[in-house]
Amino acid sequence: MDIKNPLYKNQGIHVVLALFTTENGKVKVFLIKRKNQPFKDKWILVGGACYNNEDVDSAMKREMYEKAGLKNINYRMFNVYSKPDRSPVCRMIAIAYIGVIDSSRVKFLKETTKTQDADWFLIDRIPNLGYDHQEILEDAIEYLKKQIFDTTILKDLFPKYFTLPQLHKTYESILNKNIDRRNFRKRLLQQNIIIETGKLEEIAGKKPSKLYMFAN
Amino acid sequence: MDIKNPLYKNQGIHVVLALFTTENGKVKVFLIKRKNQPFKDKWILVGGACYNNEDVDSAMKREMYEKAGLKNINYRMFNVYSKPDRSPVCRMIAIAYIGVIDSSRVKFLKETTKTQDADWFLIDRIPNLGYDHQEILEDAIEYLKKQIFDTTILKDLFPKYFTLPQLHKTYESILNKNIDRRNFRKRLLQQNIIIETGKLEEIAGKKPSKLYMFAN
DNA sequence: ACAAAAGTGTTGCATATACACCCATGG
DNA sequence: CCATGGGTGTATATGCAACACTTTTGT
Repeated sequence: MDIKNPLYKNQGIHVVLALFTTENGKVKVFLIKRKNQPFKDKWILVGGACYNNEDVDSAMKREMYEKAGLKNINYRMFNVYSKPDRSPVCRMIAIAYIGVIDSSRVKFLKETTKTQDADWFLIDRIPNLGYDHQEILEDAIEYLKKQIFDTTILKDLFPKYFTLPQLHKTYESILNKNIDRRNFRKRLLQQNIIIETGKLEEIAGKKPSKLYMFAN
Repeated sequence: MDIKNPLYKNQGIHVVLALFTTENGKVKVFLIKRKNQPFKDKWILVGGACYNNEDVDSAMKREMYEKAGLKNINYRMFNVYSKPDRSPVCRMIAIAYIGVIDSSRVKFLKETTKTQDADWFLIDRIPNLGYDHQEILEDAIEYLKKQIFDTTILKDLFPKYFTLPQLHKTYESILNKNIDRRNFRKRLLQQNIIIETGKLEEIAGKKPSKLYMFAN
């Protein structure tokens, strides 16, 4: 059935993903560069329309594949953006997601039908973003900081087995502050975020680290 | 500009509110009875379309006034529902809110252009609801239980000054379990949910209670 | 003086923080 | 044998849970 009431006709439901990784101990976010209007030649977070036959989670998955060639990304919704003028085209709300992956283990597309470029950006060197994506990105960073001690949100940032020093550096760079190594280990173990595997690192120039895995 | 792509044409953005109160120590939720199809004669949570010139918060406010005559309600978003078939009319997502008020201090409309009845229902005596509102309501109750010890979500359930025994009974009825009075007081004070006012209850058939107020 | 309801304080346990020393490996 | 980096344990402070007696007021 067609919606005719001009009060709520031509509304769009968009999904948008703040996808993070770390490289050399620095947090980066994945951005794409638009090919078309609006915001032609602007960098933005990956996103797009939710189709009528999809729920928003599925739309996010599809968009990620179409606009960046990335599959099997895990993410979680964290907010909704709905200012009437946030898109110049038509009324459009955004369901915002957050995800974290290991950039070295995925290959993304530099160009698609709708994008002319794509890349990882240091979060303190972000270009001017289109739409309200600046605000969404800031909120996502906030959210990420809150989640790392309560959830396994960083699960896909590491291989199945990883060492505690690796994880420790990552936490310090996300939170941008020093954390005591000993308390860090105890805290993550006790809250069942990570699990000891009994294995040891093989290659090492020093004492081999224990290998851990994420719970869940 | 008109959206023409059939993949994402005719999408609706709805807002929906799980509004709670307590009466005689029992938790109730506010429901309205629909006058028209779809779900004619069914009870549902208050909600409706978000217009093009509104953000979702404003839409929620307006809908609450139009469908129930209620103004100045505070609420917070807690989830999004987007299964493609959740509305039989067209593709429609719901931004879900939660709110808590004192039913004795507001007057609602029993009938409006779109509703034929409205009332407070005990949460363990809920009729079959239209749409997916059963699920939304269950999630809202979950959310409420999680929030009461961390936020002032119950602020509008009480007058400006209230006694601790009043609050205590309310918590017990929301959580559906007994809570130690002494620990309860200490916990809420320490977490800055409530503040001592120095005042005492005036009318009392026994030892007068201290009066507290919510923080924020 | 007693019944009814409100107030308060102490102890133990669990969780978080602060902090310093030992161990394994490679050169 | 030493430099590097990884592992561990203890002591203190803070937050939560369990628990019983005292105070005020009206009758």
